[in-house]
Amino acid sequence: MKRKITLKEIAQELDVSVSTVSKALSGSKEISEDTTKKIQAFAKLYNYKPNNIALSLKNRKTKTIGILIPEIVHHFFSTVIRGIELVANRRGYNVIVGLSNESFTKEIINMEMLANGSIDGFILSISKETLLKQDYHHFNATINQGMPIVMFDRVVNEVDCDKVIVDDLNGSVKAVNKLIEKGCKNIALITTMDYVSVGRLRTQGYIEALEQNKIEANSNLILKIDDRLDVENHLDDLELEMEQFFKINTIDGVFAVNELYAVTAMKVAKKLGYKIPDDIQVIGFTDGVLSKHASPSLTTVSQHGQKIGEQSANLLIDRLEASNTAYDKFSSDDELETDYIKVVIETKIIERESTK
Amino acid sequence: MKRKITLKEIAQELDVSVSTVSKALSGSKEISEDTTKKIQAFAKLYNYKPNNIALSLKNRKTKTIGILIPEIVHHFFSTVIRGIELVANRRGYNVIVGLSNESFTKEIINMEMLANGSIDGFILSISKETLLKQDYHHFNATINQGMPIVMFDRVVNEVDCDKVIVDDLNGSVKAVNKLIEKGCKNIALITTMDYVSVGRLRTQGYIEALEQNKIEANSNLILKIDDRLDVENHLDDLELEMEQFFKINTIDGVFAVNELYAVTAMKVAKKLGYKIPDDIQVIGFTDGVLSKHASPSLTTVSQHGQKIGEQSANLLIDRLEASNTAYDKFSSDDELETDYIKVVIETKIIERESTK
DNA sequence: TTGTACGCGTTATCAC
DNA sequence: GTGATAACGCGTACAA
Repeated sequence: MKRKITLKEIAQELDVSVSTVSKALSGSKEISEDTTKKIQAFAKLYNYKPNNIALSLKNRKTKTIGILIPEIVHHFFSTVIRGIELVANRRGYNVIVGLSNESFTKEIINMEMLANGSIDGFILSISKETLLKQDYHHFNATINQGMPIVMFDRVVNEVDCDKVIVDDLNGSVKAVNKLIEKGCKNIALITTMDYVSVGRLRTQGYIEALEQNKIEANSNLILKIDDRLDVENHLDDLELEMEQFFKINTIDGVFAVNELYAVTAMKVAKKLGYKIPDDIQVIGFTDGVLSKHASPSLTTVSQHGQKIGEQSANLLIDRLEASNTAYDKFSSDDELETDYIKVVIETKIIERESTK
Repeated sequence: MKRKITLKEIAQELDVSVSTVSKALSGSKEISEDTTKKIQAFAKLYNYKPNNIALSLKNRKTKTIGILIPEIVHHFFSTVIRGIELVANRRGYNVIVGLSNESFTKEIINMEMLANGSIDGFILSISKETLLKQDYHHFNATINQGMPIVMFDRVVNEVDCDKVIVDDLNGSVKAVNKLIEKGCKNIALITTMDYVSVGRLRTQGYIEALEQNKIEANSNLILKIDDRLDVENHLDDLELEMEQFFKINTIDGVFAVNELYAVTAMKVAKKLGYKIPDDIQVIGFTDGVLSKHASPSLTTVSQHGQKIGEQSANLLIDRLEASNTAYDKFSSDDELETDYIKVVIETKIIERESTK
């Protein structure tokens, strides 16, 4: 096994100095054509590649982006990663992934692990527990250390950084309007507890849409589901809760804040004898695999996860590369009055079989 | 903004030498209690954390694992990542993710990017294009450089390394036996082209199960789907192909090598007026989200992606840490006659509504 | 045209 | 008990 070869070894072998080798390989014309050729040939033969770690140490940048998300087995998040990876790779960056598993502590541990030199900046979405605690000191601490952060989807005003979000409010308004347009009179909302910001915004959108159409919101038609515990293990509870909900209310339209709730609602409704979309029409937020293959397939508000990822990565890398050059110009700290950008990704309604 | 503080800065500030600081922080009792306390207090105050990159350079190990998979927006793969991340984190490793997007070239580029010092070892699953080309030189080259690889799921005999696979063959046999047991006489197989090894093995399992039961395999009942192109865009084609298939054959059982094929088959069958599971029973390989929420929900052969990830990570880290110590004992290359391990993860049939 | 010296941040070794 | 030095691998300003 031939271990990776280093500049020094090439230098010894060819009886020149390390810097000569370095220069020759970078094509510097300080070096004579002869030696350059000789060195390049040798390097190619032994498949020389500069050591990334040494470069990182020298340049004080790793060309690596840290992603920190609550969960990876989740269509939306994996789509975002795909988007990040796509542009990161195109722009010469690697991607390192940490999972908070919705835990405050794991989020902090992961951030500290990565912030100690392993990465140049973060792209992250806040864990539920952190949102509940409303403790954001670790984000601010990281930013204060000079490490840029881009937040997506689950963002928070208390942290000053670039953000990429979907127009949750607007998307919900559009969805509910669509249901009204299609003739629904009694539209139910199935949502999460308010501490998840996107849940709150989508709920707000529901209410605004009703107001716009002079329909009085009926609190009985709003089902708030507590998903603080692992949803997977509570599927039956979920169905039971929805079954109750459908039984005691008159409903001809459902807007659910995520795919799972929407699909489960359809399942329960069908079980109770309703026809979809004839008796009840359903729209869900999030466009995942379930929606596409459910029967009937589900009309959704598409979130464009990949686009979110791409935007986030571009934002982060732009800032990383801007700060390089800016740093040379002013070495003062004055240029800290940075204006942070908030990008809003438009949602789109994808009509399928669950609406008329 | 207070940038990260270094040993040197602490040393200057406290008017001691760098090495004193280093020792004090690592609790060496070479240093007097007084200075130790003083230094530790100062370090804590300024939140000193050693720079990972510098440590990596010095120790010649990064404590980082590279994952290279064909696709991340895929329930199975993201489950595997979750498993890897879980044990990696527990054992003090980070995880860096590369996506080949099923492309041979991107696989190579990604490997080269990561192999230059960024990681200590790979966990990967081979891209379809690579399997087609049967060109595995980049894997062997990496291994020869002394970087260990663990392959999972899509593995290949031509590369000598640790492997973690599911018992595709056995799992398929079990699935088809289950269908036979439940009374199916004409069992169809919906599979991929043979170049994907798991497709081939699952096909083989189908045939073996039939043989075990003295049923003659009928090649008309085998539908091989060419998914070389992006499946997403060919959903309609897929359905059309299956519709044809169902029309010209008598079928009362279906075994599909993946979730999508299984769910699509159910959809087509229902459309053609068949009742599931009364007229046709269906089992799919892979336990993903679709199966659980399809209606009727799908009986599957569960792959335990997370367990695969955990096993892979343990295998890799074991080898990484073994080679450390071994390297001190024999610095000779003789210990290269390593025996590689092949772990087989047992599958389990999860019965749901698509079988009687 | 080529080589020397230095620094990135750390730790281990050896000298004082 | 403390400090100086070397080394990990690289690039570059400067000296020869």
